[in-house]
Amino acid sequence: MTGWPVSPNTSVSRSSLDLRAPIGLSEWDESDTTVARPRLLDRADIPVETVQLAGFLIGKMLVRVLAEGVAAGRIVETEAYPIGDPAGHAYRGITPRNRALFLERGHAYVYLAYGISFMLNVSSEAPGVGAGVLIRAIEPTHGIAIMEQNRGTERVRDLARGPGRLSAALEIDRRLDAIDLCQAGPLWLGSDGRASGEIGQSKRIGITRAADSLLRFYVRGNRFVSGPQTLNR
DNA sequence: TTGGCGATTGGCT
DNA sequence: GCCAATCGCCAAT
Repeated sequence: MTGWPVSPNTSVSRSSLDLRAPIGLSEWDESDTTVARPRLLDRADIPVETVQLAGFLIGKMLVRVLAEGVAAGRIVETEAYPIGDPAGHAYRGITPRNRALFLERGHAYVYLAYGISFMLNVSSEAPGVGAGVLIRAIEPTHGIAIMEQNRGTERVRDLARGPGRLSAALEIDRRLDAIDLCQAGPLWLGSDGRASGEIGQSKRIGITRAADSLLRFYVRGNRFVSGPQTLNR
Protein backbone atom coordinates (compact mmCIF):
# COMPACT_ATOMS: atom_id res chain seq x y z
CA MET A 1 0.00 0.00 0.00
CA THR A 2 2.93 2.30 0.60
CA GLY A 3 5.28 2.97 -2.27
CA TRP A 4 3.95 3.49 -5.74
CA PRO A 5 1.46 6.27 -5.14
CA VAL A 6 4.03 8.57 -3.62
CA SER A 7 6.75 7.74 -6.12
CA PRO A 8 4.78 6.35 -9.01
CA ASN A 9 7.71 5.57 -11.29
CA THR A 10 9.94 3.85 -8.82
CA SER A 11 9.80 0.13 -8.42
CA VAL A 12 8.08 -1.46 -5.46
CA SER A 13 7.68 -5.05 -4.51
CA ARG A 14 4.79 -6.60 -6.38
CA SER A 15 3.75 -8.48 -3.27
CA SER A 16 2.77 -5.25 -1.57
CA LEU A 17 0.30 -4.41 -4.30
CA ASP A 18 -3.00 -5.77 -5.43
CA LEU A 19 -3.00 -3.88 -8.67
CA ARG A 20 -3.27 -6.99 -10.78
CA ALA A 21 -6.26 -8.25 -8.90
CA PRO A 22 -9.60 -8.29 -10.68
CA ILE A 23 -11.60 -5.17 -10.06
CA GLY A 24 -14.79 -6.19 -11.77
CA LEU A 25 -15.87 -2.70 -12.73
CA SER A 26 -15.72 -2.89 -16.48
CA GLU A 27 -18.89 -4.77 -17.11
CA TRP A 28 -19.03 -3.63 -20.71
CA ASP A 29 -15.71 -5.37 -21.40
CA GLU A 30 -15.24 -8.76 -19.74
CA SER A 31 -11.65 -9.03 -20.93
CA ASP A 32 -10.71 -5.93 -18.99
CA THR A 33 -10.25 -7.42 -15.54
CA THR A 34 -6.85 -6.04 -14.56
CA VAL A 35 -5.36 -2.62 -14.20
CA ALA A 36 -1.71 -1.75 -14.66
CA ARG A 37 0.16 0.61 -12.40
CA PRO A 38 -0.24 4.06 -13.94
CA ARG A 39 2.84 5.99 -14.91
CA LEU A 40 3.13 9.67 -14.03
CA LEU A 41 2.42 11.88 -17.03
CA ASP A 42 5.38 13.84 -18.32
CA ARG A 43 4.47 17.49 -18.82
CA ALA A 44 6.40 17.53 -22.08
CA ASP A 45 4.00 14.90 -23.42
CA ILE A 46 0.76 16.75 -22.68
CA PRO A 47 -0.73 19.13 -25.24
CA VAL A 48 -0.35 22.87 -24.65
CA GLU A 49 -3.58 23.80 -26.40
CA THR A 50 -6.69 23.54 -24.20
CA VAL A 51 -9.06 21.67 -26.49
CA GLN A 52 -6.39 19.17 -27.43
CA LEU A 53 -5.60 18.66 -23.77
CA ALA A 54 -9.27 18.00 -22.98
CA GLY A 55 -9.31 15.18 -25.53
CA PHE A 56 -5.90 13.90 -24.47
CA LEU A 57 -6.96 13.53 -20.83
CA ILE A 58 -9.78 11.12 -21.69
CA GLY A 59 -8.56 7.66 -20.70
CA LYS A 60 -5.77 8.95 -18.48
CA MET A 61 -5.65 8.14 -14.77
CA LEU A 62 -6.32 10.51 -11.87
CA VAL A 63 -4.59 9.32 -8.71
CA ARG A 64 -5.25 10.59 -5.20
CA VAL A 65 -2.85 9.67 -2.42
CA LEU A 66 -4.42 9.74 1.03
CA ALA A 67 -3.49 8.60 4.52
CA GLU A 68 -6.15 5.91 4.14
CA GLY A 69 -4.63 4.66 0.91
CA VAL A 70 -4.85 5.36 -2.80
CA ALA A 71 -8.03 6.28 -4.62
CA ALA A 72 -7.88 6.50 -8.39
CA GLY A 73 -9.83 6.19 -11.58
CA ARG A 74 -9.86 6.61 -15.32
CA ILE A 75 -10.92 10.00 -16.69
CA VAL A 76 -14.02 9.50 -18.83
CA GLU A 77 -15.36 13.07 -19.20
CA THR A 78 -13.74 16.52 -19.57
CA GLU A 79 -14.62 20.03 -20.70
CA ALA A 80 -12.32 22.59 -22.30
CA TYR A 81 -12.37 26.25 -21.24
CA PRO A 82 -9.97 27.69 -23.81
CA ILE A 83 -8.37 31.11 -24.27
CA GLY A 84 -10.94 33.87 -24.59
CA ASP A 85 -13.87 31.65 -23.59
CA PRO A 86 -16.56 33.83 -21.98
CA ALA A 87 -17.64 30.82 -19.91
CA GLY A 88 -14.14 30.38 -18.52
CA HIS A 89 -13.07 31.72 -15.14
CA ALA A 90 -9.97 33.30 -16.68
CA TYR A 91 -12.08 35.42 -19.06
CA ARG A 92 -11.80 38.64 -17.03
CA GLY A 93 -8.15 38.20 -16.23
CA ILE A 94 -6.20 36.92 -13.28
CA THR A 95 -7.72 37.15 -9.77
CA PRO A 96 -6.81 35.56 -6.41
CA ARG A 97 -9.24 32.74 -7.07
CA ASN A 98 -8.30 31.79 -10.63
CA ARG A 99 -4.54 32.36 -10.54
CA ALA A 100 -3.83 28.63 -10.90
CA LEU A 101 -5.38 28.71 -14.38
CA PHE A 102 -2.44 30.89 -15.40
CA LEU A 103 0.22 28.40 -14.25
CA GLU A 104 2.15 26.21 -16.65
CA ARG A 105 0.01 23.39 -18.06
CA GLY A 106 -0.63 20.45 -15.77
CA HIS A 107 -1.40 22.33 -12.55
CA ALA A 108 -4.62 21.98 -10.54
CA TYR A 109 -7.18 24.76 -10.36
CA VAL A 110 -9.75 23.94 -7.65
CA TYR A 111 -12.71 26.16 -6.81
CA LEU A 112 -16.01 25.91 -4.98
CA ALA A 113 -19.16 25.96 -7.11
CA TYR A 114 -22.61 26.82 -5.78
CA GLY A 115 -21.17 26.90 -2.26
CA ILE A 116 -21.30 23.11 -2.24
CA SER A 117 -19.12 21.37 -4.81
CA PHE A 118 -15.42 21.59 -5.54
CA MET A 119 -14.37 21.52 -9.21
CA LEU A 120 -11.02 20.17 -10.41
CA ASN A 121 -9.41 21.70 -13.47
CA VAL A 122 -6.09 21.08 -15.21
CA SER A 123 -4.36 24.28 -16.30
CA SER A 124 -3.44 24.57 -19.96
CA GLU A 125 -1.65 26.82 -22.48
CA ALA A 126 1.61 28.70 -21.88
CA PRO A 127 2.57 30.06 -18.43
CA GLY A 128 0.75 33.35 -17.84
CA VAL A 129 -2.15 32.42 -20.12
CA GLY A 130 -5.41 31.59 -18.35
CA ALA A 131 -7.23 28.47 -19.57
CA GLY A 132 -7.99 24.98 -18.37
CA VAL A 133 -9.81 21.67 -18.60
CA LEU A 134 -12.54 20.65 -16.14
CA ILE A 135 -12.40 17.00 -15.11
CA ARG A 136 -16.07 15.99 -14.96
CA ALA A 137 -16.00 12.26 -14.21
CA ILE A 138 -13.77 9.27 -13.56
CA GLU A 139 -14.39 5.56 -13.67
CA PRO A 140 -13.26 4.34 -10.24
CA THR A 141 -10.48 1.73 -10.35
CA HIS A 142 -8.59 1.90 -7.06
CA GLY A 143 -9.62 2.62 -3.47
CA ILE A 144 -13.30 2.16 -4.08
CA ALA A 145 -13.94 1.59 -0.37
CA ILE A 146 -12.35 4.98 0.34
CA MET A 147 -14.58 6.66 -2.23
CA GLU A 148 -17.66 4.90 -0.88
CA GLN A 149 -16.83 6.22 2.57
CA ASN A 150 -16.28 9.77 1.28
CA ARG A 151 -19.46 9.76 -0.79
CA GLY A 152 -21.73 7.95 1.62
CA THR A 153 -22.90 5.49 -0.99
CA GLU A 154 -21.89 2.06 -2.26
CA ARG A 155 -23.28 2.66 -5.73
CA VAL A 156 -20.04 2.65 -7.70
CA ARG A 157 -21.62 4.38 -10.67
CA ASP A 158 -22.45 7.36 -8.45
CA LEU A 159 -19.06 7.72 -6.76
CA ALA A 160 -17.38 10.08 -9.23
CA ARG A 161 -19.95 10.74 -11.98
CA GLY A 162 -19.96 14.54 -12.03
CA PRO A 163 -17.30 17.10 -11.05
CA GLY A 164 -18.56 17.71 -7.52
CA ARG A 165 -18.96 14.03 -6.77
CA LEU A 166 -15.50 13.30 -8.14
CA SER A 167 -13.98 15.87 -5.79
CA ALA A 168 -15.89 14.54 -2.81
CA ALA A 169 -14.86 10.96 -3.58
CA LEU A 170 -11.18 11.89 -3.84
CA GLU A 171 -11.17 14.48 -1.01
CA ILE A 172 -10.26 17.29 -3.39
CA ASP A 173 -10.64 20.84 -2.05
CA ARG A 174 -8.93 24.23 -2.17
CA ARG A 175 -5.91 22.86 -0.34
CA LEU A 176 -4.96 21.19 -3.62
CA ASP A 177 -5.35 24.38 -5.64
CA ALA A 178 -2.24 25.16 -7.72
CA ILE A 179 -0.45 21.87 -7.08
CA ASP A 180 1.51 20.28 -9.92
CA LEU A 181 -0.34 17.26 -11.31
CA CYS A 182 2.73 16.16 -13.27
CA GLN A 183 4.65 15.46 -10.11
CA ALA A 184 4.34 12.66 -7.55
CA GLY A 185 2.31 13.99 -4.63
CA PRO A 186 -1.18 14.03 -3.17
CA LEU A 187 -2.86 14.21 -6.57
CA TRP A 188 -1.37 13.37 -9.96
CA LEU A 189 -2.14 12.42 -13.52
CA GLY A 190 -0.97 9.14 -14.96
CA SER A 191 -1.30 6.79 -17.88
CA ASP A 192 -1.46 3.03 -17.97
CA GLY A 193 -1.12 2.95 -21.73
CA ARG A 194 -4.62 1.66 -22.31
CA ALA A 195 -6.78 3.15 -25.04
CA SER A 196 -9.74 5.18 -23.84
CA GLY A 197 -12.41 3.77 -26.11
CA GLU A 198 -14.31 5.87 -28.63
CA ILE A 199 -14.40 9.55 -27.70
CA GLY A 200 -17.54 11.60 -28.24
CA GLN A 201 -17.87 15.38 -28.29
CA SER A 202 -20.79 17.58 -27.21
CA LYS A 203 -21.88 20.90 -25.79
CA ARG A 204 -20.73 21.66 -22.26
CA ILE A 205 -23.00 21.14 -19.27
CA GLY A 206 -24.44 23.75 -16.93
CA ILE A 207 -23.17 26.94 -18.58
CA THR A 208 -24.98 29.89 -20.14
CA ARG A 209 -22.32 31.72 -22.13
CA ALA A 210 -20.78 30.08 -25.21
CA ALA A 211 -23.17 27.25 -24.49
CA ASP A 212 -23.18 25.72 -27.96
CA SER A 213 -19.48 25.10 -28.50
CA LEU A 214 -18.57 21.41 -28.73
CA LEU A 215 -15.97 21.51 -25.97
CA ARG A 216 -17.04 18.52 -23.88
CA PHE A 217 -15.32 15.15 -24.39
CA TYR A 218 -16.51 11.79 -23.09
CA VAL A 219 -16.09 8.05 -23.58
CA ARG A 220 -18.99 6.76 -25.69
CA GLY A 221 -21.12 4.16 -23.96
CA ASN A 222 -19.32 4.51 -20.63
CA ARG A 223 -21.78 4.48 -17.75
CA PHE A 224 -19.51 6.55 -15.48
CA VAL A 225 -20.03 9.64 -17.69
CA SER A 226 -22.34 12.33 -16.26
CA GLY A 227 -25.01 14.35 -18.02
CA PRO A 228 -28.19 13.55 -19.93
CA GLN A 229 -28.37 10.65 -22.39
CA THR A 230 -28.96 13.10 -25.21
CA LEU A 231 -25.44 14.47 -24.76
CA ASN A 232 -23.76 11.07 -24.47
CA ARG A 233 -24.50 9.48 -27.86
C1' DT B 1 -20.00 47.10 1.70
C1' DT B 2 -23.38 44.64 -0.81
C1' DG B 3 -26.00 41.59 -3.70
C1' DG B 4 -26.48 38.70 -7.75
C1' DC B 5 -24.87 34.67 -9.55
C1' DG B 6 -23.03 30.33 -10.60
C1' DA B 7 -18.43 24.87 -14.84
C1' DT B 8 -23.78 21.16 -8.94
C1' DT B 9 -26.13 17.92 -6.31
C1' DG B 10 -29.78 15.25 -4.06
C1' DG B 11 -34.39 14.86 -2.81
C1' DC B 12 -39.02 15.11 -4.16
C1' DT B 13 -43.01 15.36 -7.63
C1' DG C 1 -38.12 17.24 -14.46
C1' DC C 2 -38.05 20.87 -10.82
C1' DC C 3 -35.94 23.30 -7.18
C1' DA C 4 -33.78 24.49 -2.79
C1' DA C 5 -29.38 24.48 -0.41
C1' DT C 6 -25.19 27.10 0.25
C1' DC C 7 -21.24 30.43 0.02
C1' DG C 8 -17.21 32.55 -2.19
C1' DC C 9 -16.33 35.68 -5.73
C1' DC C 10 -16.30 40.06 -7.75
C1' DA C 11 -18.58 43.96 -10.16
C1' DA C 12 -21.02 47.76 -8.87
C1' DT C 13 -22.61 50.71 -5.48
